[in-house]
Amino acid sequence: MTAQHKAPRGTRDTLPEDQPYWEFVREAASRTSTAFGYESIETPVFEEASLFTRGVGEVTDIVQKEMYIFKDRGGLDLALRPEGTAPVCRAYLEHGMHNLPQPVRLWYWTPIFRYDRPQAGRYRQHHQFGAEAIGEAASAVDAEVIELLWRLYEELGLTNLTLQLNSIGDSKCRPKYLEILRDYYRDKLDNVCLDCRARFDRNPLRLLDCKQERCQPIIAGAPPITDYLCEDCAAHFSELKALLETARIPFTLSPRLVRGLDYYARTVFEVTPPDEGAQSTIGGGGRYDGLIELLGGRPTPGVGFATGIERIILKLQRQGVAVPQRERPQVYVAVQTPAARVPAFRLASELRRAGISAISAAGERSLKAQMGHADAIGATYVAILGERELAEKTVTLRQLAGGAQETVPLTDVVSRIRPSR
RNA sequence: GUGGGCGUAGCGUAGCGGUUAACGCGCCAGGUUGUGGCCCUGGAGAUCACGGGUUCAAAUCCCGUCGUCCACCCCA
Repeated sequence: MTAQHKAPRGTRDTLPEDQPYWEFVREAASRTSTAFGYESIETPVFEEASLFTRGVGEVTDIVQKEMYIFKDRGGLDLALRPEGTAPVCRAYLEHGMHNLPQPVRLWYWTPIFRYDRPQAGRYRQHHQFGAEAIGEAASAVDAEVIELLWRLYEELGLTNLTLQLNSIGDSKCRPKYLEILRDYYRDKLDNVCLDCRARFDRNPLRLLDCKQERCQPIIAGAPPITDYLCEDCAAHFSELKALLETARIPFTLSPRLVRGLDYYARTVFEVTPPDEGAQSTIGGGGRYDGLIELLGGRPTPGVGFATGIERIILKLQRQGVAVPQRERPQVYVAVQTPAARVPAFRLASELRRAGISAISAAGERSLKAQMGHADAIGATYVAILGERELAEKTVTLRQLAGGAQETVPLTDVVSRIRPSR
């Protein structure tokens, strides 16, 4: 019996045995967000494709080669969400959230789609938890979202993470820096990789991000952007660093950290685990002060992050973090005689009503097989209904773990399993 | 999108040119009279990823496709 269908490339099923990890992370994300005053938002899985081409940037990899785009039956150009920030900003505009107290603090947990080549920790459908604070430019909000992300990792028990921090300036100072960077590179293009030659024209900031061996010495000698920030950006950056120190969040300055999305301004950051591994970044974000305006709104600042759930779970598993066990039924109701079937079904039903999870035997299994089954599914108790019990209106309650068992009146079953409350 | 490794029952593996493809785990059943976990026995379950080729003969060799893993790219 070979399966005829498989989950599409780069997608996967989250099975019951995986769920404890998902629930653990989801619960921590929700709790941490709430602690920081963030409220949950959900946006559609697909959006107008132009939201991303415009918002994320035409020349980004996400837009150029990774978007799942399609026309619906009415001819609309749509895209499966390739990132979380642009949709939230769209919702902010669409619902007039500038009329709410600013900044508006939002968090989301959502599938993300990118047509990438899959690898461990890299999927075509993956999930991100993210938070956005829209409507306030102060560095305190940058510090706040970074602290939120960092607290989440702490809550989860992830260790040895590195927070990399940089400022890439704004529309005032970055163009000037890019000219300086180009000037620096101009006579070195012969010694640089092919990709970097393309970056020189298209997206010079990315030159700093190249991992090619041959480009490293050139990057090392490049002027760091942080030396060329305008006064406002420099002040914003140093305030942020001071606030992070106040919050005792350790960070590493990475003057070469740039990010793949066009909308970033000033603050950018990334969180990486100690592992080797290529796609090791587990979270990242930054400030996107121009984005709302780009999407047709009034100039509105914003800052946020996103973190990959699959990658978090991978780290949790690698670091051996214990998560709550998955829940098993408390009671398995077994029958010794066919006459007990209906009473067994009724007992299970009553237990559930009383808030005790229960399964009743189905099919024609022997009592012995039912016991084995109850054990295999991890039930805490087996409630046995046989001829004697039917006659006496009792049930034999057996605790699987120790094997202790007693016969109790049907009316006492609930209180026996859950003594008080 | 580029390069490389891998692809045998649900899972983990053995077999690497020659009769009905093996083992462990798991699943189902039995080991008499109402009871699990250990043990014993039996059973179900595999077009050996898919397609083509070489050969008297292919899971075993070759090619292609798909998937997966690793690196690049990019990112979460």
